[in-house]
Amino acid sequence: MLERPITYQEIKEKLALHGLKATSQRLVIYETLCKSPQHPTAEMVFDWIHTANPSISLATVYKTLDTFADNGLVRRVASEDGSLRFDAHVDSHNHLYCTNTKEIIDFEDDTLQNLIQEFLNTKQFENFVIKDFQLQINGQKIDHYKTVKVHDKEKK
Amino acid sequence: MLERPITYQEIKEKLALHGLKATSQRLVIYETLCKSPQHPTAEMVFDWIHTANPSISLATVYKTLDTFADNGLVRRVASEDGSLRFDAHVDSHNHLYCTNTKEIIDFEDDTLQNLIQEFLNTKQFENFVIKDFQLQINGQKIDHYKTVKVHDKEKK
DNA sequence: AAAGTTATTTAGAAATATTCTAAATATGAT
DNA sequence: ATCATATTTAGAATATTTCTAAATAACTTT
Ligand SMILES: [Mn+2]
Ligand SMILES: [Mn+2]
Ligand SMILES: [Zn+2]
Ligand SMILES: [Zn+2]
Repeated sequence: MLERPITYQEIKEKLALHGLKATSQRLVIYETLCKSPQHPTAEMVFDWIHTANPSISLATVYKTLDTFADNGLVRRVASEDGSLRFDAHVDSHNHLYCTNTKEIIDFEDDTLQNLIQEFLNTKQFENFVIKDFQLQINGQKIDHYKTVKVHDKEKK
Repeated sequence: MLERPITYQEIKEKLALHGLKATSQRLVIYETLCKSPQHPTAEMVFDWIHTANPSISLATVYKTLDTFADNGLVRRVASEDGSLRFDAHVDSHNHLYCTNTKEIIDFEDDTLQNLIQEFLNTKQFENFVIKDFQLQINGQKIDHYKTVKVHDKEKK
């Protein structure tokens, strides 16, 4: 996650980089996704921005997120409940999925990334060109905790 | 994948094990899913069985697959195109996802499974109980090949 | 700075996908 | 054979996603 909120100027540059016009809708949608740790659906993004931006239509949110994903500006995240969700966090990372709350929780771990990447490097995929990968760890959040923390196990 | 086709008798036993009644619909749906390497959606299952079983309704297919999944008889497979798909293959394995054809291709590799499992064992998840995990490898199938083969890279 | 070119957005309709309802039926137990 | 109950059904109701064609706004060119 970004510590400092992203500026419109930065978003404009990102869009220009991909040859996308910097419309006000795109700025708002991208900014919203950056601020959200929720891995929201298109509908959720629409709901969040709607009060402050009543003129942005739902179809635009769908199309915009799709365009972003196709251009690598955001990432599609598949969810086991069958909903398509989005993530502004595009560098390779993994997710915990809570089957109770349907939350998707970021799980960043370079060691894990490298472990898998190195394994894949040893394999020859004959008819398949790998672009990226993501590990989905399914389970259940213990619901009276707000956050999920992970740390190394102490050695015995 | 099972070499020998599963029998109705075996499916009945599986259902009994979970306290589910062995209705003809369930037998047909489960058998169909076992035979399909496609990781189909509910709709696809419905289409496949419909000619031979015109009386099985779409709602039943949806509900049945859901019931199966909730009972661990089948597994839900998330797909990056946002569709919810099912897999009769419940033991832990991974998937290649072709962003072109939207195919989900099984990728079984015990070494990889163990690698990830052992990594997770070294981690302490404070507020999260892990049930299982799956790696989704995204990429593109080279389309004039029918199948995807994976083998170890020869050492240089 | 104005005009031109084109991508994007919009509202609403249309198309799809999923769930619900209440009556009918089938299953497994007694 | 009967009972109690889970399951299925058709169709309606919802929910989700995409499409359409007109209006608008962004960027380029002058
Ligand atoms: Mn869907
Ligand atoms: Mn849907
Ligand atoms: Zn994420
Ligand atoms: Zn599979």
